[in-house]
Amino acid sequence: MTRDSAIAEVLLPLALDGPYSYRVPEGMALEPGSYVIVPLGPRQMIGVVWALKDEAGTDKTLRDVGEVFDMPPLPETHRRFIDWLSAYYLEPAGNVLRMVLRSPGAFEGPREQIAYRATESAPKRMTPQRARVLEIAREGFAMRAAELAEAAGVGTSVIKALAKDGALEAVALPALKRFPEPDLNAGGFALSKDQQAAAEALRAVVAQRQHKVMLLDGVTGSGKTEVYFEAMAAALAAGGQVLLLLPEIALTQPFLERVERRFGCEPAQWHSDLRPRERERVWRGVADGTAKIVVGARSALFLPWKKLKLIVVDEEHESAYKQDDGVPYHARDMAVLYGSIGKFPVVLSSATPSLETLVNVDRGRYGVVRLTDRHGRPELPEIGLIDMKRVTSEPGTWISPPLFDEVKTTLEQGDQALLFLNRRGYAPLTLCRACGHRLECPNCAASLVEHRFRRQLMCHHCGHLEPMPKDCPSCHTEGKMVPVGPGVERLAEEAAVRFPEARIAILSSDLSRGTLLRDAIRDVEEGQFNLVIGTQLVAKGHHFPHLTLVGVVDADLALESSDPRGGERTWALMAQVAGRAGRGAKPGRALVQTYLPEHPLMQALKKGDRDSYLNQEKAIRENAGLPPYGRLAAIIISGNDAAETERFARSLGLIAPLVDGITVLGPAAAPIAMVRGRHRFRFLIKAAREVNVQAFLRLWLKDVKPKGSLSLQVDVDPYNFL
DNA sequence: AGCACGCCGACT
DNA sequence: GTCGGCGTGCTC
Repeated sequence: MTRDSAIAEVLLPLALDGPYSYRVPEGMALEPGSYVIVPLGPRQMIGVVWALKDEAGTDKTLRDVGEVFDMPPLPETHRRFIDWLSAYYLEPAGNVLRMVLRSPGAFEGPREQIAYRATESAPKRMTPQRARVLEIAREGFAMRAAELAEAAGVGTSVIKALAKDGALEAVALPALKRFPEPDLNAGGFALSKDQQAAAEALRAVVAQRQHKVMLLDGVTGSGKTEVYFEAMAAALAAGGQVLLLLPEIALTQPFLERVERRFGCEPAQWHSDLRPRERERVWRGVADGTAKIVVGARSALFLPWKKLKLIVVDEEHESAYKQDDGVPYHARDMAVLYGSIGKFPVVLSSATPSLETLVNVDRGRYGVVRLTDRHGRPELPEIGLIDMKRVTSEPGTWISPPLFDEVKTTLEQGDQALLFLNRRGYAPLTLCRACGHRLECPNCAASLVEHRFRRQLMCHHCGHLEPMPKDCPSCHTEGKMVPVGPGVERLAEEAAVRFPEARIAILSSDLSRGTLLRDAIRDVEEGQFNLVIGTQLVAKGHHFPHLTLVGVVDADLALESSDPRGGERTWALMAQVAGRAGRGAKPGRALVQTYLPEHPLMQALKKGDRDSYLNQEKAIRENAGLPPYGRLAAIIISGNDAAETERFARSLGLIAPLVDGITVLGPAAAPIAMVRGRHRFRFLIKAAREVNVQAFLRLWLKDVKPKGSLSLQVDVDPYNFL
């Protein structure tokens, strides 16, 4: 009786437990990986065929698959990657698939597309909505109506009306530009002997066509980039695609130009603020294999790779590779996972490798290639410590006399100096001197940070803004609010007074909007400023050729927190910041202000002795059973009501299974006890390395259903594990 | 993620 | 008396 039809298990980009079953209509050719449209309740959805099976005594009447897309199916490797990632992070596979399908337009078919661009003529009437649309239309290329409407935050009717008025004109979009074929011999750089040997080692690994992780370990300026370019060339020569992962902040035009010089064509790039049309082009190019080189931020891992043969993770130690919202994955770890599933090598590159990676090298799981500075300089510039307990500074100043003298001398010699302070704003804390009241964010358990240039108080956790009050919100005494501690703005204020001749630039993420930051960096490079005051972001890869002195204003910030990764973070940051000095012809030096000069990390910095610091750090972690010597997971319980949230967390604690080799700590108030008005409690799960934490978590949480405003999030391998 | 259904406050 | 707020539950 029943027709011999097949059933398609379709994974949908939703937080569902698994794929849904649909009937395959007669004559429809499907294979695993096919992109399809299926009905779901009242609407149509794009999904991916996860499996096909014969009709087996199904009791339910199934709905039909609607349509198949005419594009290369999602390869098996990529589907297995999604399944693995989903299992590892205890995240519904559909949520992972959603990250793959995040390219509006990729499924809209090849029919001719209409786009709109601005004309010279103004519309008859101008409204705020219309103005926004026109502003966006003027600044770039033609966009489809839906994209333009989305970008301007208006409906498509506004676009239609503007077109009718003649303020927008319709043009047919040209076909997507094809990706050029890289020229592997376009721009060979002259490699040093060291680099040649390293490149040869990586090429040999690529030639094996097997999974293997290689650490490329070399200080800033040792030419790691040119070396991994050669590994990329080898993978491309073998007919594969290559992915070069960068922390988002490092994905800059100058970097892309280096890639272009080596391979003779602009690489495809992938990051969060790509234009929709370019996003579609890259997505399709990766799917059909024509995009050979992709330089991308972490989400590029999820592009539907056709024949990926190499991933390079640059700056592998960067904490920015850990995604914190949505699916909390670590891109470096997932790159390694992808390589093991796809059986291809992964290159991790860093001047300050993470402890995880170094321990994997020790264990023999990862290979390593080391590079030394080609100029024959020591690993780090000379680093001097300033013992802040022994110097006397004026109250309210942060530049100690020894640092002041050095900066003064440097500026007088016509060189540039950098003062590094990893704190945005004017002051991290504001107190009332009359009653001791501390200005806090109403939504988060955190101090409000004064931003004097913007004349506002800001919460660095939720973005909350409020004006600076004249009198104390608690005791209403006027004129007693005092800033406590320095931020870069306050440091700049001090510098302006004490170095009246200096041309000062402040570089912080507060001016990262648009071109402002890029212009500022260029101006520094060209020497228009001679004293740079900056946060974290000056540490990242910018070359300031005239910079010869780096002053670290407060090296103890991360060390003082109880997070065991504080040491690692401090080391990486200090090495990077110090590395900014002396990139040009003149040697550079760094001066580090610290209250903990006898701390092993500070001593190791002073001696430029990375290994002694690392050995000590490894010992601490091993004794504590912390990663990479043990496994860690966190469960965050959050809710609108503190008492209710805590009650739920405690009841969850009571049903934690008892398992050998696993310790459950908590619940305790999370490191930031309230964020965006939600109270947070946290469990930490510590496990031995050979224990399956995921199985434990699944067992524990299988019947747990947070009700109401309560929610539960699992974070496997949390980054901050205080 | 949508989009329904479902019970309690301010309006023509 | 209704419109509508968003809590919760389902979609093969």
